[in-house]
Amino acid sequence: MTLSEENYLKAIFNLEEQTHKGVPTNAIAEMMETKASSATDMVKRLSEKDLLKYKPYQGTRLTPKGKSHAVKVIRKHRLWETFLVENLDFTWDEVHEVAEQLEHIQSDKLIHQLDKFLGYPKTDPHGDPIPDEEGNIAKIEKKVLAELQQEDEGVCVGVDDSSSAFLKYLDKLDISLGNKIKVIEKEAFDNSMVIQVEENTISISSLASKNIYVRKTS
Amino acid sequence: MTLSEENYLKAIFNLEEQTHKGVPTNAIAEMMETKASSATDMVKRLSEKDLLKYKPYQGTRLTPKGKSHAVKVIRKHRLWETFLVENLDFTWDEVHEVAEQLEHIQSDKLIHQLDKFLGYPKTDPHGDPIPDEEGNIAKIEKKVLAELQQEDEGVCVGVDDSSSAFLKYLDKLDISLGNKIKVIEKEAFDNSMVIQVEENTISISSLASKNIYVRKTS
DNA sequence: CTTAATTTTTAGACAAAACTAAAAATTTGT
DNA sequence: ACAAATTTTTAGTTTTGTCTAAAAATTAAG
Repeated sequence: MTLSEENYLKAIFNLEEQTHKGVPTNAIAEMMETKASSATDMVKRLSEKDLLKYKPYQGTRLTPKGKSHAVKVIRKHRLWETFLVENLDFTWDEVHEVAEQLEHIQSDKLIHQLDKFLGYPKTDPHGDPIPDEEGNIAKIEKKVLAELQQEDEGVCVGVDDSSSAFLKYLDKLDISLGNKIKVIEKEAFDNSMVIQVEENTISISSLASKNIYVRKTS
Repeated sequence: MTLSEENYLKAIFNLEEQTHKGVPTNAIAEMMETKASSATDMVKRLSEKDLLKYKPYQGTRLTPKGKSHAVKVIRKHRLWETFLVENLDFTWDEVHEVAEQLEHIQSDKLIHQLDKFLGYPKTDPHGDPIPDEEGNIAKIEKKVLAELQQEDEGVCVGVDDSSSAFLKYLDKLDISLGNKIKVIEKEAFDNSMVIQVEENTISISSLASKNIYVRKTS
């Protein structure tokens, strides 16, 4: 399994997770930042290795074999991200590109021991679940921030509205993926909230809190 | 800098260290377990990138630029080996092939932080010095155990033959890095030795004692 | 339902890194 | 010194993964 093949597999896995439909060639090409012709070539190759099923013009779906391999790569990626943040003082926005490299290291013992070293973490620094050795991925019930009650805590795991305006607004409030969020106060009148994001205490509108996903941690 | 280029650079560096002469194409090919024609091709490419000087039939020598790059790879290799043994319970003989992969990860921050995490170790698990951030490699005055005289004492700092078979043999004798070793008796007849390793007194052959490095302490 | 727009595939090329087979240069033996 | 052995280089192919340009299939629009 080459590096490139693994990256395609991972991309296709993620796309299939989102739509639960056959993944169009164009979508793969876009995710891989390459051309559709290259994606076609790769899909053919992966198909010959029984890692996915593919019919021209009908999109592709991973076979169990392909899925299992993709999940292994994701497991490695998330364990490495955890190591980088927990032990090497990386911040959430720095880990990705290094983990993209580390996820391709081949050694079962390495990843088993790393998992042990980290204390068998359930989620990575972004709140995403870390698949176990058998490839099982825990479903994390992400909720919209608006649903949390006073005193509840969670980790920011994503946004619903991903418009530039909204993301810029979040940047300004210093809310980003992986941030710990605690509900200090909930205003019944207009559903606005006072929340604590890492160190800062801020107030956000109902509209905003409906567009932020969190994984509850307490 | 591709993975393959880095591996050639490292191989050439090691060969040049051994002989301090221009490295023949055949020697490179042998070390890389490839054919001479492939080595010629690569040497030409590295030469165009100013990483080495090369004149047909005269052997190659790394330029300062090439040497500096090779040393960085060696630094990464040895830091990772240290991490694997110290933190992930790898044994001497298991680290090499994983470190061969990890040494190619590109991230200055990663390696700086890893060094810090490990407490700025001076040597790797085989007793070889870890180059510092500027590329300086400490000279370690290590002797082969076979050179010690009766009553001499030393600390095990490495091995010459790092084959899995030899390392396993050492494990069985409970000889490992950092162990205190004292020469109890030297047999002139076959150059075998009776030595005391920490608590245990054992006998080892001439062949074995020639492959163990020690730092003399008395 | 036929034309237009879009998506996907094919065909042909290229670069990296390897190989085989053979030619050329160098070194060695007598 | 000159033939033989060795080392090194060329030349031509192969594989992986990419690209561009163009053809083919599918979908959408009037």
